[in-house]
Amino acid sequence: MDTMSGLKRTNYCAETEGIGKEVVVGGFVQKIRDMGNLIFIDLRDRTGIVQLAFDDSTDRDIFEKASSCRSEYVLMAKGVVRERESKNPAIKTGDVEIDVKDLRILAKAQTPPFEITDDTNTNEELRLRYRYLDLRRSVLQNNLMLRSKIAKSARDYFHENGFIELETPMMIKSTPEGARDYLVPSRVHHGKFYALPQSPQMYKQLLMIAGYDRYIQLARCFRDEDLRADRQPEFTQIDMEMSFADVEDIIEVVEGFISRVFKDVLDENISAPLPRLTYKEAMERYGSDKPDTRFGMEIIDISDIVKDCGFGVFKNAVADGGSVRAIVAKGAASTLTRKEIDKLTEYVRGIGAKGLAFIRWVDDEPTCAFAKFMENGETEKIIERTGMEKGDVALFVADKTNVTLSTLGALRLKVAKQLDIIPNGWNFVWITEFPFFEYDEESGKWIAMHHPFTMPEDDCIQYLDTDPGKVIAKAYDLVLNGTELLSGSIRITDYELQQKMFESLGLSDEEIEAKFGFLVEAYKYGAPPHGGMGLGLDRLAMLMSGADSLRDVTAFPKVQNASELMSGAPNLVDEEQLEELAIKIIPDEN
RNA sequence: GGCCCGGUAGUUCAGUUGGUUAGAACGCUAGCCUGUCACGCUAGAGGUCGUGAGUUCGAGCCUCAUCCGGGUCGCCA
Repeated sequence: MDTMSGLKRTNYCAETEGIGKEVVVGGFVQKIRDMGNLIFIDLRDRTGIVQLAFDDSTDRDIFEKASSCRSEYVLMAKGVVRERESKNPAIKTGDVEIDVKDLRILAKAQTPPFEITDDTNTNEELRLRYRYLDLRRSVLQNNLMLRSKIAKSARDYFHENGFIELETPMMIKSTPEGARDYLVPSRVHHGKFYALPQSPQMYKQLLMIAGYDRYIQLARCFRDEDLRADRQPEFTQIDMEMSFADVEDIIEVVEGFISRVFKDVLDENISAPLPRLTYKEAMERYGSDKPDTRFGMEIIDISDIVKDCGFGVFKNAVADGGSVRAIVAKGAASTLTRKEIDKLTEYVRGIGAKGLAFIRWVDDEPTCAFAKFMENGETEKIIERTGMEKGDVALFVADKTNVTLSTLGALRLKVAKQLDIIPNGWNFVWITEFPFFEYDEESGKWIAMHHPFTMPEDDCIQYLDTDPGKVIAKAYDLVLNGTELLSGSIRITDYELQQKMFESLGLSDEEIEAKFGFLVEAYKYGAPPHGGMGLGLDRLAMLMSGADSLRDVTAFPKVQNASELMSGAPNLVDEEQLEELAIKIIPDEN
């Protein structure tokens, strides 16, 4: 094995240039093409590839060494840049090669369990077990470098706008509200636990009380909940809070950041102000509080047409206070066959709807199973209302309105994906005017949709006791292409109002004191009006890089059961460690 | 916790109605090759068919259980 003694890297591989210049490059062996008396080695680093050339003018020892190289060996090479005899337009450095004068094998490498290539289709499990090898692939390297650019852009933007970057603790008090906490046992305090933060929420509010009026942090957050493609248990938020700010002030700052980061990272122009929808509109039109607005297929209410019709399913849904609504898939009649619609029916049953009715218009006349119950021309009215034409399929759900909307919302996405009609683009939309409370059918209680420190709109505080359903929160989400990117709110700064909010949520004085005592106390000492937001850095990186999963923009991600395949975390620990922490493991029943 | 999909050489896959010695491509090893860049040519090694049990004269294929991975619903104030 060689050392790099006497060599200092002068160029990244893909930045090799200057015919006749002496350069030193370092990297991994991507590929060797050995012609006998002529050897080419593609050397790779995070910028790309450069070709090392060895021929009869090459020193014999160096030639032999080149010949002994294998995939993924770590090399450093010194040589002279020269023009290639035959160019390769496919790569950036395709016009040049390095006539190698000195070659060092800095590390040999076992044959990797899968080839390190851009277009790998090796299954993800194996790639995650050897994550450090997977991370050598340019796709992932580019994603992580893009992520780094986002982080830099965020710091630049917020620092330039007077924000102070502060760190809040990773080991904090557990407040079992919302998501489950990850717990960290205390050695010093037997039986007691720290929690890892789900967000720096309470601390950043305290920083406002402390007078740090513009705060920013790239904060690690932890939630012990099940994973999704766009949900990791450990993630990073661009966390922000500002004092003397109302909703419009926060939105203005965020829109400034969005424009900035898209310009910095992708050279895309996103012009503010970004579109807005109220929560109610979003639900009515898209059946979701995170609508994908890249395509139409909006939900159409036909309740008034069918409320007296002869089709029991429709009529009864309306009579029971629910509604009947539709989406129209344009030109889908050939794709959405009877069989496909049956699959969709099964799908909607799986997400809580009772069934799916449809009108499928293939030939001259539309096919519709429920038309025979319609005695007063309702079918024609429905066709007119939905605007459907020959070649289209209309899908109907009749249920309680929230079920109707959420089902059609999910169906809208599923059908659009199936028909492949979602165009590329950056479709942002603010969702505003969230309801403060959500009625929980099971417990029969009103529960907060956001955290309990969220400020209600000024003119609906009066309804707190009398009509909680009417209370609107000063909360806002920013949605990009159907993914919730950011969530935030204005906070309650009035001690009395905060107590009232806690009471409305059914918290006893003891509970308030035990969970939030320190925060409530702090608000007695003068808090400027403030609000803020947390923006999912991972999700932004995923969307900006075009990745399908957070795993593709996270260096060392967790898999669906929240374990990490490479290291094997979480793992069992020594008896001694447990004893010291006074923890006893109860064996699994099974 | 529920539902759906997947697991066969190192990798990606094929494997007919349950029937001989489980195949291909790439990769790997060795040899040849002076302009390759998906180099080419020749030869070779490489398999607990995820695991366990069952049915059968006989299981990669059928049944059950289980493990692992993915997607999703619940969950994520």
